[in-house]
Amino acid sequence: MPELPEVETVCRGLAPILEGQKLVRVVQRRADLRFPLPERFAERLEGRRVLSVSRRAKYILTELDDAEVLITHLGMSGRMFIGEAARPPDAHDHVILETEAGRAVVFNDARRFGMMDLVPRAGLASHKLLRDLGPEPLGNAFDGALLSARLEGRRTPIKSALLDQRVVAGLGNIYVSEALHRAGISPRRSAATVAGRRAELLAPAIRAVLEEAIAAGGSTLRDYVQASGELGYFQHAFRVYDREGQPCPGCSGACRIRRIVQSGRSTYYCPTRQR
DNA sequence: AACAAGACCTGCATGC
DNA sequence: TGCATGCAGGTCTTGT
Repeated sequence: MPELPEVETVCRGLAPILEGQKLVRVVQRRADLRFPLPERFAERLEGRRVLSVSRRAKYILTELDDAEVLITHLGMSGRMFIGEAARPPDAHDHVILETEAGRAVVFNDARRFGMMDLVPRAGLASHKLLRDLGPEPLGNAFDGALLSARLEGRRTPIKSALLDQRVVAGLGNIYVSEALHRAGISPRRSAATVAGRRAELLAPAIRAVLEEAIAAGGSTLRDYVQASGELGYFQHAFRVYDREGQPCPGCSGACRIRRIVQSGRSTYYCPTRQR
């Protein structure tokens, strides 16, 4: 489920709980998520102090005091909860980190498309999961020219291109539809034809959509924590996503949001506004 | 090399 | 009610 804004909000919720804290106990309740967890995973984490929690694309990077980094991806259904260490475990609670302050961070993932790895800090950027990632859409360097260069020569629809994490890192199925709607670009248009002038519209649209979503999380959730203890998810109003047949908020007329399938995934758009 | 399709896994809504 | 079907906000792997 989570895309960049949700992962960012999870990170902001995790940071005050974990940063500076020693992990006094780590419980691993499954041998594998999407991939097998590393050997002696829990033992290697126990006794480590967390230096920082940050994000790259949709990955959560938890830097530890022994020059290692815990890489976490939430997949489609991964969720983080904070609570008391004694929280009764749910069937899909897979990893529990307990801090010296008595807080527990619970990684829960019903579908187990999520992943965790524990790797040396040196060479992190060349890790298999991270090395091919494209630019951060909220980074300073991300603009129309950079996006244009990434789209150059691609024949696939712009919708599919934006889902490719090598083009831009962090977008997912919801925010791609939202950004294309905001930019007035048809999701069916070949990516190559967006390179150039249209990329100058699309890059700021991507940035705005993501920033607004993060801001919504910040204003909705106190300390980025829900009453349930879950981190980082929040109600957010989408303009087109999952709104098939409803009026387009960008048009005054009778046009309706349409749903199509591209590369096996739903796309929502306004055929009038998006060309 | 680029692209589409298949695979992974569980839960939920829908319809018969 | 039970059961089948299709769908879900991701991404790695496989095949064309």
